[in-house]
Amino acid sequence: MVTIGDVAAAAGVSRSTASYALSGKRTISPEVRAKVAEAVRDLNYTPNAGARALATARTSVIALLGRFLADEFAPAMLQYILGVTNRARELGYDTLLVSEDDGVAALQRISSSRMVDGFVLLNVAENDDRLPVLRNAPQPGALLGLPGDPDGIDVFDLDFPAAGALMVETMHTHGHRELILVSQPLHVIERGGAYVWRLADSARERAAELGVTLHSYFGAASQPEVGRDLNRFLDAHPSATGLLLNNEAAAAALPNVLASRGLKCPEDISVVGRYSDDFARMFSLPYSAVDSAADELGRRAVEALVQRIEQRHSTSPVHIELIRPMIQDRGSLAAPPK
Amino acid sequence: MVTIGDVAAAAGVSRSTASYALSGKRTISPEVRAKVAEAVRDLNYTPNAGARALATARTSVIALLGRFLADEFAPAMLQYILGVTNRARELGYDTLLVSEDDGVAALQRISSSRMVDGFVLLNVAENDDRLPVLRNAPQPGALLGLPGDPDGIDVFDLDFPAAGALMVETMHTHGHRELILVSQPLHVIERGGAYVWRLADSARERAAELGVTLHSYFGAASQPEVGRDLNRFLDAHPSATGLLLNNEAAAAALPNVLASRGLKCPEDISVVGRYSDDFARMFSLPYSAVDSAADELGRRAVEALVQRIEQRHSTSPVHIELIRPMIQDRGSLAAPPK
DNA sequence: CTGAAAGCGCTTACAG
DNA sequence: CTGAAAGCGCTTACAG
Repeated sequence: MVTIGDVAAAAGVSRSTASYALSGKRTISPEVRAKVAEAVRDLNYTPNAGARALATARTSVIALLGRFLADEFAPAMLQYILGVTNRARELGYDTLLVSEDDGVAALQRISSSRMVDGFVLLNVAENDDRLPVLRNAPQPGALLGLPGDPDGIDVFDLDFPAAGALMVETMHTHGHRELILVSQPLHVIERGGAYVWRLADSARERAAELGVTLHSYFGAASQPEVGRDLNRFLDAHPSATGLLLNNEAAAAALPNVLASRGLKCPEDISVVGRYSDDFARMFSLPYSAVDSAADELGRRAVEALVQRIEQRHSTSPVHIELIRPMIQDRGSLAAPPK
Repeated sequence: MVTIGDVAAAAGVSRSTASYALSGKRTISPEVRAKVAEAVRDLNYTPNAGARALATARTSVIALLGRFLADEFAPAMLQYILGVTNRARELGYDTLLVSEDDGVAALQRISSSRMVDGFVLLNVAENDDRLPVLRNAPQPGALLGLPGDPDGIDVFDLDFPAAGALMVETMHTHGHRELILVSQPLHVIERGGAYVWRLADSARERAAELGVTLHSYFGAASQPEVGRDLNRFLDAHPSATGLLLNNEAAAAALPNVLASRGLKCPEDISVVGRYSDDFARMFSLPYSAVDSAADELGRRAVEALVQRIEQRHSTSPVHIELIRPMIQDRGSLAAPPK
């Protein structure tokens, strides 16, 4: 293994000079700098990460803590993951992906062993038990998902209440007066998925204001259950003309359900979903939807985190960024049938 | 920050004794061991990862190098990722997820900085330029995907030739004599996705042996292109009664295509795919398919890697494990229509 | 059964 | 503009 001592020897300078020549933290004569650079190239030197971490108390690694529950719809997570890892690398950081069930234990272990400089928490729950641990950790954090009490931590999320209102308004504008909302399963809420009820409550409220009837349901997170659920909801409300989906599995299952009922979209029924653009493209979902902006949220969380990491005693105020929802039009919205 | 020095002081022993008491690498009197354990608990001590890595030349971290290309079907990757991260953690390792475009540079950087103890390479290409770098690295590696020359590295993959043969045989057994195979896009092969032609070649060969007509095509990796492709293939071969899909996007798009053509599966056409079980469940794919065993392959790769990491001068022979394909029955196979 | 000391490979005050 | 030395927090031969 080639060390900075080898570089120094090859360049004919001291180790400290070699180190400074590399970091640029003090002025070095051009000749010395050139010699060191040459030695680095010749010997193919790369600093030892562990040694550097020990000396500087910085690792250039961030941790991404996910919650990948067996009964949830994990694939939507990939967009967040790639947004985080890609942006982190652009800013000079690597990403430790932590999928451990026990997020509290993982956070504690990784924080106190000083393996990383900061944390991004995915899939943050309303009452997330990782937050108290994060607040006490010496490293900063950023949240993907708005908890009940975000106090002191940067948060990035879609504005779910605004999304719910927007979905209802859009349907109303097209002339729909009776809608069905299919949310994610109840157990997602029970586990702290607050965005589910935030969207649903806001949709209900806006519907009331606009004089629109809204039937609100929870659907399963996978087939074949969710297909049965959709059929059940459609059976129960034959006069409903619009479907709002805050449930990726329902969106994936809907084409089959509509086909089996002989319904065409948007001629017979209008549909608007809430999922990421990439997700829609990859899974061939033909429905207009509020883009969940997973990639962008992931990138922004990393940017905020890195800023806090790099200005240590940062007194900069905490950010709560809720992205304004926008409907990506895929032609699934039209006037209701006569 | 609490160090082993603090623990030693609290327990009234030397730092080395505290260290040995923790590692168990030499016999310690019960009293001392109890005192150290108590101090660790009281002070909430966790070893500093950087310091430990420097002293032991081991990090307890593995790197997972993916290739997440914009025009490929990334979601299928998540199963591999979770298989790797979960199994790694069970074995005491954390996982650095590397999504960098330039895999060679990433491998070089991470290897020479000694950030990890080993590498798992995802999405390995026929002629993967990361392999020469990996062979020269001081850390061991394991591959998910069989390259043209796997020499010296453990490999884990589905047996794609066997999968192709099995798909054809199964159709033949049900009485089908004219089939359409839809593979992944040509650019996936050009980029080194050898499994695509391995499956296709083997399917063609087996079809010839059995006297079955096989029309072999490439389909796009996303909508709406892949939907158009499917329609084109079906138009071109109206007498074909079976569809083989080695293309996740095609599988996701097919339900709509069949519905729009008024075709029922399996009454009018039989379908068999190749994708992971979870994938099928989550995306509501109703087709029988060869399970790509992503989770299991990920887990096995980690096991092999950890074994090599932990028995340093391991002379154990290199493994090439090709998982035997199995068809998960979802009722999409039947006799052809009269 | 335990301790004092060296060493892992860096960075960075301290001195000149 | 440069060097010698201390120190980051561990582990592990070496000694007793």
